[in-house]
Amino acid sequence: MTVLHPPITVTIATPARDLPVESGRWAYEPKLDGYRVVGFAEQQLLQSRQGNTALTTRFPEVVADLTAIGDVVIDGELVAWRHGRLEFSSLQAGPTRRERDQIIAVFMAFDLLAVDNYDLRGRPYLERRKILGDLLARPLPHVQIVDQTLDPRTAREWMSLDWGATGVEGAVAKPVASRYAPGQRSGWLKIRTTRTVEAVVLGVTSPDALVLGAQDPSGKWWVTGISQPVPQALRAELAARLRPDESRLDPVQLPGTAGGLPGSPAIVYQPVRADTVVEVQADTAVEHGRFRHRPRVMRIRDDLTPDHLRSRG
DNA sequence: TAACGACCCT
DNA sequence: AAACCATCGC
DNA sequence: GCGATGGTTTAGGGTCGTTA
Repeated sequence: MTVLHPPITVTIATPARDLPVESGRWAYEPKLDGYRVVGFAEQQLLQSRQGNTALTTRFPEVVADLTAIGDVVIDGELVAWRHGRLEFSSLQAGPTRRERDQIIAVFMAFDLLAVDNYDLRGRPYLERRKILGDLLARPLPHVQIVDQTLDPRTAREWMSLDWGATGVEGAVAKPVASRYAPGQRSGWLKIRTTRTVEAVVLGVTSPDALVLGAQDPSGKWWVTGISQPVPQALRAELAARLRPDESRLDPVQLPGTAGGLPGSPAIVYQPVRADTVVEVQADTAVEHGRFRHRPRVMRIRDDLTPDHLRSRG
């Protein structure tokens, strides 16, 4: 029986802008787009970041492979393969739809927290990782090990848009000698791959975020996402530029609710004239033509109009 | 069978 | 998941 | 005065069991 039982508090990586490169101090892993999961082999449980074990019954094939490894507690990212890439939304499919749509769930392991009676969380990262590599030397269909490197040049490659298109969101840097600690205390850093994109402002939500949109070649509009709250320094400039849309003076409702929770308020925004282009910084998580994470508004592009964007594609 | 709320993930 | 805010420890 | 920490708010996407 292991010394660890759910729920345990997982390590959280702190967001950072650039890869740290002090020689010899850091190891790097690709940041995969999925669910954070801790797998308890002996107890046959999958624990989520919030501490729930409800995922266990949704991924029986992962639990079965995990059990085959032995009495281990493994931290990692649960991902879904479809059409040759990782697809976050496919993780929400149940076993039946996974079968029908040829979705393969894989638990990508990146840390070893316990083996048998030994709690390894106090051991240095590289030592835990070495034992994990030995245990997973033979890949299983539904449990595999995440790539790792000590070379920052390899980590930089993971931060390309090409990798982003396959479901790699960037890189995670981990101090080689650090112990596994709850929350942000382990010193892990996550560096997301980002790019700047232009978007048309279609509206404003009640706090301070922008509804972003684009046009297809035929001129039809769609909502590409909602931004982070607009930075203070930009608010006055934006307010002076945006004009109400006279044909739609009433608030418009978007599909869904805040937090996706039933009973939560609907997402409502005030439409504006679609004549303002902003530059936003977005990460690689794009699905169904929408930004899955809210982009950051960087500046107004006075030099561009929606027509420029449409003709440029 | 459809609608609804409870609960799950980021 | 990020931003924001209150609070705590130094 | 400042950083770490923890809770709340704002944004999405789903499955599943019960009930009407």
